[in-house]
Amino acid sequence: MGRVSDAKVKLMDAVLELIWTGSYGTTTIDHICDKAGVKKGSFYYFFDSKAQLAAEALDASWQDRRVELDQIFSAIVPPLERLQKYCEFNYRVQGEIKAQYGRVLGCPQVSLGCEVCTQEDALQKKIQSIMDYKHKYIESAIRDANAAGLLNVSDPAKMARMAMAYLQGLMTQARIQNNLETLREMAPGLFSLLGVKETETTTV
Amino acid sequence: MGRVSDAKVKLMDAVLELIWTGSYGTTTIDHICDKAGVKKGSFYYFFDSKAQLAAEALDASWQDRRVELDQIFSAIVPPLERLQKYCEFNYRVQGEIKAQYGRVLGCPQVSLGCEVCTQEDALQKKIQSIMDYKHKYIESAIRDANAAGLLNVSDPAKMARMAMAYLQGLMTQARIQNNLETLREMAPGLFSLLGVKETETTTV
DNA sequence: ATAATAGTTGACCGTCTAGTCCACTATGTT
DNA sequence: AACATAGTGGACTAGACGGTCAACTATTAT
Repeated sequence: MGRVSDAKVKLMDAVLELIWTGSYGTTTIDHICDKAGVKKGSFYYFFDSKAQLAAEALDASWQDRRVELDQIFSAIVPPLERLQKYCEFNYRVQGEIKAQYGRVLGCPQVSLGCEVCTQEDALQKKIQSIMDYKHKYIESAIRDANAAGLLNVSDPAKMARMAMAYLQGLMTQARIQNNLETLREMAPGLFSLLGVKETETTTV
Repeated sequence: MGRVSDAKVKLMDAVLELIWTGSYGTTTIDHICDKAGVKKGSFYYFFDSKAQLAAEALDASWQDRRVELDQIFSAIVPPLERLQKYCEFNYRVQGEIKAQYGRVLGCPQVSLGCEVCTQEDALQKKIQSIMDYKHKYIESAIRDANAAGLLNVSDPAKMARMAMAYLQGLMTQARIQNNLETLREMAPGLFSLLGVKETETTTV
């Protein structure tokens, strides 16, 4: 009973967009409310703070993304092809983002995590947990590639961390330089890091 | 004539520390002035805005760092050793930072660049120019390693960009996770990316 | 010594911000 | 129809914020 509302989802959409296109620090509750078309009274009805809203919004957005990543990293896809497809996916997403906002915006977890990690502990933990999930996809692909004799990586978990560092670094470079072309080097660099000799997989 | 002052350098020191340990967005002019022990009137006597102060501070700090990097990347040092030493240098600096602030703080250019790139154009350009200089050190080392037959990299400029993405990605991971150990994988990952077969250079 | 000047100080202003409060409204349930 | 209740609106506060200003002070060249 009582009335129903879509204010919660509108607030979550708004905060993600504002943080991603700008930054966490410059995104105020007033801005979020304006963008969402929701009054501040309603904001505080649903959330305690900007940090809590951001954490919930990040989580919801991650639940959506998981579906796509489960497809890309499907166990029935050859392991190196998963990584190749993942790079293509990132390139495609950033391309759409650039078409929409006129800018490459990179990885929201990295940008936000880097900004708030010394200040917002709960938010930071949420980001860390999402990154841990991403790590699992990559580690599993590396393990499977090892088993298939496509790779010879001694410590897949460590290598997955190195691979993520590279991928995230490229995404951040692309954001800072606002240059989509940077991401073209994603797959080649990743395979070079993994120690794959020659890559004849399809390019983006 | 007139009196002399160290307020300018105190402000520049303060803003760098506040941005690095926190973020650009949450660093206010009042905070900067408090930390520097300088009144706001003096702030506006020397600078027009937080962005201008940050840009000048970044530049000054870069001029200091150049001296160290010129040593590390000296042309008389074997090229792969330069890269090895550069990784060790980064590890050492972050270790000192962690001892001082209780946190790994990563690369200031990346954190700040990532945060302000959509909002502060002048600052963003300054950051970009510093990153371009860093790129030159690495590209030159790769070129020299090629010439010495230690590497066989077809496009040193592109490879330098990939290497920087990896290094910056690791530094950002280390900041977000507040984990110094992450940086242990810096040199091995870098050499793997470059395609060096076996690394028997000294470890950190 | 003193005048010119580089730098300092604190009071001040308007605006933005996080957060509160409560009367009000729409909706599902009975 | 009407009641309980989920959600809304908007006015309000206190403090933080960026920015200004004019009076003041220390230094140094002459």
